[in-house]
Amino acid sequence: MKEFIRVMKALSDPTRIKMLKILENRLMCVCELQTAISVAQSTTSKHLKILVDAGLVDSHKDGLWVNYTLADGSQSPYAASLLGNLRHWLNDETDILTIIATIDTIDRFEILNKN
Amino acid sequence: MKEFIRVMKALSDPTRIKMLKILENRLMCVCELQTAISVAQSTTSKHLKILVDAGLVDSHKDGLWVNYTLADGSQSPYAASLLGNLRHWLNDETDILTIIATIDTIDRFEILNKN
DNA sequence: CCTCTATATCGCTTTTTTGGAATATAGGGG
DNA sequence: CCCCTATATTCCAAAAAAGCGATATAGAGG
Repeated sequence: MKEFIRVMKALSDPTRIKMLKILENRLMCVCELQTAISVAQSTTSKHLKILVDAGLVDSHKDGLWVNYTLADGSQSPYAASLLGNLRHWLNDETDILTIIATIDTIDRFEILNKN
Repeated sequence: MKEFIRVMKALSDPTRIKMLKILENRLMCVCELQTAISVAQSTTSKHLKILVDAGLVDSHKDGLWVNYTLADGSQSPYAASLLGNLRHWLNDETDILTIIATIDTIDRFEILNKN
């Protein structure tokens, strides 16, 4: 039950759903996701932790960066099933479309230069 | 997005999940559900409202009683899909099994006599 | 070793959610 | 009409979640 509730709670927040919809398109590091969804770095990091704990997202260190990807679903059947559904869901939402339209222009090295 | 979030939020609470798993077995009025899951009447009523608003549950008045059933899913594709999944999920949870084992003995007219 | 940078964690505040007692509402039966 | 009962709603208090700034950590590079 706890595992199920953890997945549902993770999916109950619009910011986290946006993150997942972005990661359907490509791998991102924290600073890229932060830019894409316009929230503070600490907030981005915390949301990602919730997604990882639910088995919805995987993280891989690459030097200083941490790359986040959609999970393969092996950690949780609930996560696996919902990730599958989510691919077909919310693709026409204005919110999501707007964000997805910008992700090709987001690059960690450019973000680096701006700070 | 709002509709999706509403469904996920509705599914993020153990008490509401128990209610849904009970309703997979049979129709119940508020006082029967209240007895089955052991919470206050106002709490039961409030949870049911959340489930109805998410399109997961339907209510039908019958005199003084209000009967609740699983929704047919026509109000929300998200609800429809999740209700389908839920039928296969959590059936081995001790929590749920214990409650399901008691529901045959719960009857609105008996509850009536006890109060 | 020292510094610089990307990310994680902490501390705090605001908002949301949950639960129950008390009250309001709606409908049945005398 | 009046009372009685099942459910809904309101009003609080307690707990959980979400946001951000500040700080800690880990690792790259001189």
